Amino acid sequence: MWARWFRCLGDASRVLILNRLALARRPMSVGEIVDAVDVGQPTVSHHLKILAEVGFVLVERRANVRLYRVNDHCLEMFPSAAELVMGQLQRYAPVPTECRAPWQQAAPTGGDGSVITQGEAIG
Amino acid sequence: MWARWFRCLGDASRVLILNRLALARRPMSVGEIVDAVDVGQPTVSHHLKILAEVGFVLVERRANVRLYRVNDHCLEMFPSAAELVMGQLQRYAPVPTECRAPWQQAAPTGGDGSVITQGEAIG
DNA sequence: CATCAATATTGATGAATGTCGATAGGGCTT
DNA sequence: AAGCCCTATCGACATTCATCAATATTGATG
Repeated sequence: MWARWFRCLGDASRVLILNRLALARRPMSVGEIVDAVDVGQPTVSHHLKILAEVGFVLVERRANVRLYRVNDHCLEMFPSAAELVMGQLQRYAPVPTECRAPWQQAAPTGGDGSVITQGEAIG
Repeated sequence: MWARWFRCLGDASRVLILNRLALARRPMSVGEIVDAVDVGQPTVSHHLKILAEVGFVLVERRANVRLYRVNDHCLEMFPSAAELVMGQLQRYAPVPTECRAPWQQAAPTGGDGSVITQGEAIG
């Protein structure tokens, strides 16, 4: 789960897309993104799907066009994610609701709250 | 470069190793880590190598044993990394020296300091 | 209804990667 | 020196994944 979250940023094209999206500070259509990242349109769609599944971007369907934008609240998750992985933070610390993935909403499983189980680490 | 940094955390075994290492709060030998993560010793060595190359862990050779420990300063990099990717931070903001990867020491390449070029994103 | 534009999906392909067994290298101990 | 531990490296294998070309889908417009 954590690994999946990080692996989502482990691809150059996705980092690029995210950066372009953040710099634009406005929703962008797929076509605009395609023009900005030097890979084909199917590939961009593929990456956007992955980014959306993990929650890094949000989609809005408007007519023929699909507008993607960065989920700003995800920025706030990075310190928590880091400290959680590093075992220096209570688990399930409050984070913005929009940013909570399914596996973050589960109840604590016991322990001191910082041990990551094998199942939790796997994407 | 950024993608490589994140991809390093994009594997469940590596997240697990990092977590175990952080929880121990002391250097661990490879053997101890192997006992803690349910994959073979060669695989653990492989992952430790990757973690060390990116700078997440530090190594110390003591006699027969190799002691690995978390590079604590890397914790402080996460917020910067996130904001850089998201384009909301000046590039090359001061970070602890130990945590600087080669690509962080380069001089700014121009622009407003938040545009990630294709070359920079690639691992 | 036919057509066009924008986006998603499918299928295929080549590259990267995680894993293991086997082996090699280095440093103790007897 | 011989043997034993600990760790790294090598070779192989299966899997995942990024990418593209081609096609399907969806919505607007004539």
